[in-house]
Amino acid sequence: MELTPLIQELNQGKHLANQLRTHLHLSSSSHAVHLIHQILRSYDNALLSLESTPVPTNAPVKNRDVSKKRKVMPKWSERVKVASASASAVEGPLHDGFSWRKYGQKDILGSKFPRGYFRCSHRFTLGCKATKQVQKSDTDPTIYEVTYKGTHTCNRPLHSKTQQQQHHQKPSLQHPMPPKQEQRPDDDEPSCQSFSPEVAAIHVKSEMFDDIDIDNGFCRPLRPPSLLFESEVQDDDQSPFRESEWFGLCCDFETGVVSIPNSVTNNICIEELEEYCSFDNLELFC
DNA sequence: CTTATTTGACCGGC
DNA sequence: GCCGGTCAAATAAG
Repeated sequence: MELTPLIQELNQGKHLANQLRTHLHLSSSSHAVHLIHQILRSYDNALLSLESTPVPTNAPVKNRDVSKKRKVMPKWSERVKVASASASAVEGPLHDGFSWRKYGQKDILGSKFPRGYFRCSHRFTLGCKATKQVQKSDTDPTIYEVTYKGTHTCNRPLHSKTQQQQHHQKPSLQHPMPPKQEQRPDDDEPSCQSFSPEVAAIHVKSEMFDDIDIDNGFCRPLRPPSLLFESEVQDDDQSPFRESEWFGLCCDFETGVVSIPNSVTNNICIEELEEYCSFDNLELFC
């Protein structure tokens, strides 16, 4: 499509801005860092707008879409590292704010660990078609690879009041948080939600956005934080970090890996992450 | 009793 | 025919 060079150009500009921010951060100019952040947000917003732009009807159609095959849902994956050894195969990586129900598990050829299949709990009540797959990494059992498919149309993230009533669910993949964190004394909408200290790193990788269903009323998938988003992220974690530390976060803008040192995870607010890692797109469109 | 999970069966794509 | 994904009955948990 014609927009691809434009998207690449924007990505390049964003990448350069990231580099500039790193330099500015080293000079401890908070105002400059803030300005860079605004620039990056503009890049993100522009990219989001482009990616949600409907393809013109006269655009060439991919061969595989000509048939009546079922629509391919937007899909992306995360790799979530769970530092705690207590995390077993049935426990999940990261509480992602939505309520999931497990509907299957399969042994995958060539993989040591089975893959769990989850769908949104509101599949039948609200017709939410979001699903996710969770599988332990073969190479590092502390890393869970989470693949999301489809968008949440239920508009009910777990931290809303309605979802918090589901605390009776037994701990499973959708409740990887330690019980102490689940039982917040404040049942109202939390203004500051802490990360689980078990989560040491989150790796978000886009896998496919070329079949976004524009017609279903949700032209944008529930996507990972845009700052962490790279369209062509290498799957290996061998590349060295290029670090930029904000509030203790180590953001590798090349690979999309955000490391959260355990010493600070208890003090990081979601809102701070939203502010500084463009998390705000996460639930805005679902 | 209600709801969630488990797990073998089934289905469709390749 | 193989394999990944989903279904649905059985089972477990609250």
